[in-house]
Amino acid sequence: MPADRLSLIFSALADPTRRAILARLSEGEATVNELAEPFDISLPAISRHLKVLENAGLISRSRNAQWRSSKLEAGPLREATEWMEKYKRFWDASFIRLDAHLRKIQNDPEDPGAKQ
Amino acid sequence: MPADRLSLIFSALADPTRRAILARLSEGEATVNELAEPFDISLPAISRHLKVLENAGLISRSRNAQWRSSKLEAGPLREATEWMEKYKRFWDASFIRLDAHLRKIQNDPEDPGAKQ
DNA sequence: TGCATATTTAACACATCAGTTAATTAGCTG
DNA sequence: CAGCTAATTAACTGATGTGTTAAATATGCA
Repeated sequence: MPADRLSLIFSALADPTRRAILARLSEGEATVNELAEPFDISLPAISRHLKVLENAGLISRSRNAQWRSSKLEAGPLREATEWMEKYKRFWDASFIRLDAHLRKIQNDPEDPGAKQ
Repeated sequence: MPADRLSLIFSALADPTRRAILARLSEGEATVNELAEPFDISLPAISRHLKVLENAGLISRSRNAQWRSSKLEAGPLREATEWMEKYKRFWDASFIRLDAHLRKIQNDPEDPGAKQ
């Protein structure tokens, strides 16, 4: 049971339809029907995707007459990015080269540059 | 069915146990038993979490005698971060202020600052 | 070979997810 | 109010996810 925020965020992002909805919302607010238009799935399905996004805090919703407008809220994306950035040093090539260099100059036996 | 890379990555990250495993691996390679130690779940469960992480490309594995060592591979995290960064302008407050300012000085009718 | 250790696979249970269609709620308008 | 449009909820289905225990596999060693 993913009660924690990050799990909610990541699992909301794990669905391609939901990511497409977010992409659409990055161009501006939209109603449920507008959001549903590009997809080949039913309106209730879209409605539930929106609920998932809302529960994750990725969108907020407002009512205007019978239309419910969705708006992108990027705070959770920032949260998720911050979590990932703890790992940035593992994909930063310059870090890796620096690391290899430091190991080399101190003759570290685990020097990954010493691969056979 | 999340066949696309990003879906695999995000759903791998959606589980707190798997995120904890990645955190552990950021301190160095580890065997299945070592990875399982902090958790209150069975070894087969851990084994399957590792398979999910491996399928997402988040770890690689090597065999050394009867031990299978897991190693963090951060490439997918970079991919995911890059996807999220398309939304960076939505969470960057200074961008929002700049955007409002630009709209205002050019009397854009859609000026969000003109909300009632 | 035969046992011990490390890990995976099999078989199962149960919960959640993503979709459907049908019915319902909400708000506008003639 | 009746009817229209927008959207959600209900009830159901099938697939997937996460856990279990028991059995199988892989490797090293006496």
